[in-house]
This record gives sequence, structure tokens and C-alpha cells, in this order.
Amino acid sequence: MRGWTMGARRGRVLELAVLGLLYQAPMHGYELRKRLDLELGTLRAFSYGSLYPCLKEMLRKGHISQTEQSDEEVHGRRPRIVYRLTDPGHDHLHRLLTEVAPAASDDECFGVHFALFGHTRSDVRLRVLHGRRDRLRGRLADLRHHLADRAPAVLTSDGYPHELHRHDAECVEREIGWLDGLIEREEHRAGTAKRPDLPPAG
Amino acid sequence: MRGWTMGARRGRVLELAVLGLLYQAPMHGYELRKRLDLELGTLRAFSYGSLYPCLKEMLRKGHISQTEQSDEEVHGRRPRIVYRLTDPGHDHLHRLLTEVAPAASDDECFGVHFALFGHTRSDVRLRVLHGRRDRLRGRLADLRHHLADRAPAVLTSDGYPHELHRHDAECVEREIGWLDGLIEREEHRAGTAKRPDLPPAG
DNA sequence: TCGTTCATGTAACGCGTTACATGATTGC
DNA sequence: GCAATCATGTAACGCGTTACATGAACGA
Repeated sequence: MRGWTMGARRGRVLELAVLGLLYQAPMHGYELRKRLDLELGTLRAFSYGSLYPCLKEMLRKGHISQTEQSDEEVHGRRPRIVYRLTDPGHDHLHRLLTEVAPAASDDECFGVHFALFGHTRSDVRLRVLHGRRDRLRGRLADLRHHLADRAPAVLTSDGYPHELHRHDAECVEREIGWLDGLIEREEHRAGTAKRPDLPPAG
Repeated sequence: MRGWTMGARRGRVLELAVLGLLYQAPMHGYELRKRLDLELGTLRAFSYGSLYPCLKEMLRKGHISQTEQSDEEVHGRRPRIVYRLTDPGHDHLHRLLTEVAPAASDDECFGVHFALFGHTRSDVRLRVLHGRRDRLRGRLADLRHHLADRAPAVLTSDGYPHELHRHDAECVEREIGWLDGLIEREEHRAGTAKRPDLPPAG
């Protein structure tokens, strides 16, 4: 069984999402899985086959701790295993959100990072937003270049790839516009609000 | 029913994409990889570490054949290994595009299926488009339900998840609108054009 | 001559999934 | 009683990736 043991490389969406959820409140595994579905940026439902081994690994690394519910908390029900963030886990979350930020331009990572923006500094947020926008601009350039080559051929014989790329380019354009607005607001807030959440980098 | 185990699970994007590209023209591995980047729906660049083992497996199954370029074709250059679709491979492609169509509502699969619409019958196209739209409608309902619960909280303390979901819902809405248009056109074509590509289902 | 692109691969690993187990609790 | 959901896991596998090799052809 060679997978699964070594340290956190890029990606690692599930771990980050779990840290983010447990930052908000302690939870047991089953509820974590439910919340992963909608709460976070990723609308994807992770399976228990991913979640429980992940929790086990996080326990081993000391990022979370597990406690059984006491008899008072459980009113006749079976006690559940509640996980909560430890101090090292909290540090780890913070480190992931700041240091790993460049990798957050990745499609799947960005959503989770963005959803956890509340726990980050303004400069980190701007870095992630800019990274995402740059990436999308590159993709848009590729798409336009590719669209310019091909014939228009509106869905007649085989304009399907062309139509797909046209629609994709439209989506990317709109997301760039969305990011423009977010960046502007973020910069304005950074200039006026004297960072309400955390002190500047030291 | 979990007896869905054997053969083509969902996913399997790479194999489908390669079949689709080789359907258009014979190619060698390096060119396949380049084309996978932009030609197909998926803008993702598959790595050689995926591509060459995949080609090997497809050879083993007899879906493609390889031939070295002859001395006449190669003008001083090193001869390259050219892959081409066999008749069983062609059948397999057709089967994937029709039978496995329901799974094509998946985010990543849909793009490739759509790009290959030129090789399918009108009824299959409509089935895929409807499947995709239904899936997106479900997601939109989830998003709206989730958005209705939460406070508006426009980006003040922690409105980031809310803003993310709002933007996501907007994107999903637009894609549904796009699909509406495609479905309408497809139905119109099916009604008038006497199916230009293939005879109706038997 | 030297870096870049072309061209073809293999080994090891990453990050998940589905299928398989197991049992308690809730609602009809 | 019996099904659905809650709740916790393990084993085997899927479908890719990165890193590692290797070498020929091309342009500055």
C-alpha cells in the first residue's frame, strides 16, 4: 500500500476543506461529508472512502483531535466521534492558505480557497485573485487564437468544437469580469479599512 | 445495482478523446498530445505518462494499429510511429458515443462528447444535451436553496462563500440557457433536415 | 555548439473512487 | 417489522500526474 502517506503536495483539496470546516466548528465525520457537498466552494460530494482515511491521517499528524461525545451531550443516542482543530492544525491551515496560494489558481482549488478568504489577510486574497485572473487570461488568449484559425461554420456539418470553444471563451470572459470587480473592491477595502482581520505581514 | 463494474466506467476521457482524434486522421503520439490540448472540449493537456500507456492498451485491445512511416514519407527525418483507428476501434468509438451517453452529463465528459457530436445521431445528441441540462438544473436548485438560507452579507465579514455560490449559480443559469438554444436548434434540424448523417435508430 | 522542440517511453506516486462490511437509530 | 438514514470504516482499484530516461533534429 504505497499511496497516501507522504506529505502535502499540491492539490490536497479535501484536507484543506476539512480544515476549513473544522475551523468554523467541531464536527463528526458524517456531518463533515454532508457539508463538504454544499458549504464549500467545491460542490462535489467527497466519499467516506476518502474522508475517513483523510481524518485518520490528520489525526496522526496532530492537526485535529477526536473526542467521543459525553453522556450528557448524547440524549439516548449513540455517541459520535467529534473532530476539532488543534493549535498545530490551525497553524497548518493558515500556512496552507498563505504559502500555497499560488497553486490556488487551479480550477478546483480556487473555489475552496475563495470560500476560506475570511480567514486570510487582504494581501493574500489579492494574490490569489490576481493569480486566478492571470491564468484565465492565458486560457482566453489560447481560446481566441484557436477560434480565429477555424472557419465559423455555425453548427452545420461539424461546428460543434467551435461552438464549444466559443461558449467556453464567453464563460472565461465573464469570470474575468467578476474577478475584476472583486479585485477592485478588495483593493479599496485594503486602502481604507485598516485591515479588520489580521495585522500586516511581519 | 452495483453490477456496473466492468469495462467502460464513466470517466475514461482520454481514451474517448484519442479515439475521436484518430477518427479524424491518423497521427503519431506527440501530435495527439498537442491536439488534446486545444482541439477537443477539454482544454487540459494530458501528459505523455498518460498518453503512451493508453495507446499501448488500445493497441492491445485492437482498437488502433501502429505503423512506422515509410522511407518515402520521411524526408530525411526520423520515422515516427503513426496510429490509426481500426474497424473494431471505430465500432468501439461509436458504442461509447451512444451507449455511454447518460454518463456524459459529467462535467469533464460533456465537453469531449459535445466536441464529437459530429459523429453521432441526432437523437443521441438530444439525449446528451437533455441529460446535461437536467443535471445543471438540479445543481442550480441546490445552489438557490442554499443561497436562500444564508444572509446576504455582501462581502463584509465573511460573505465569500455566499458570493462564490451566487457567481456559480449565475454561470449555471447561463449554461442552461445555452443548452436551451442548442436543444431547440437540434430539434428543429431533426424535424426538417431528414437527418443528414445517419439513418434513424433501428 | 548549444539550447529548444520533437519524439517515445517507464516507475513511482497522488488523490481520489466504488464496492464491501457493520451496526445503531428513526419513521412508517 | 422493515426500510431509510445515520454513522464508521477497509480493500481494491481507476485514472490520471510528476519525475526520470533517452535520443534525434532544428535553429541561433
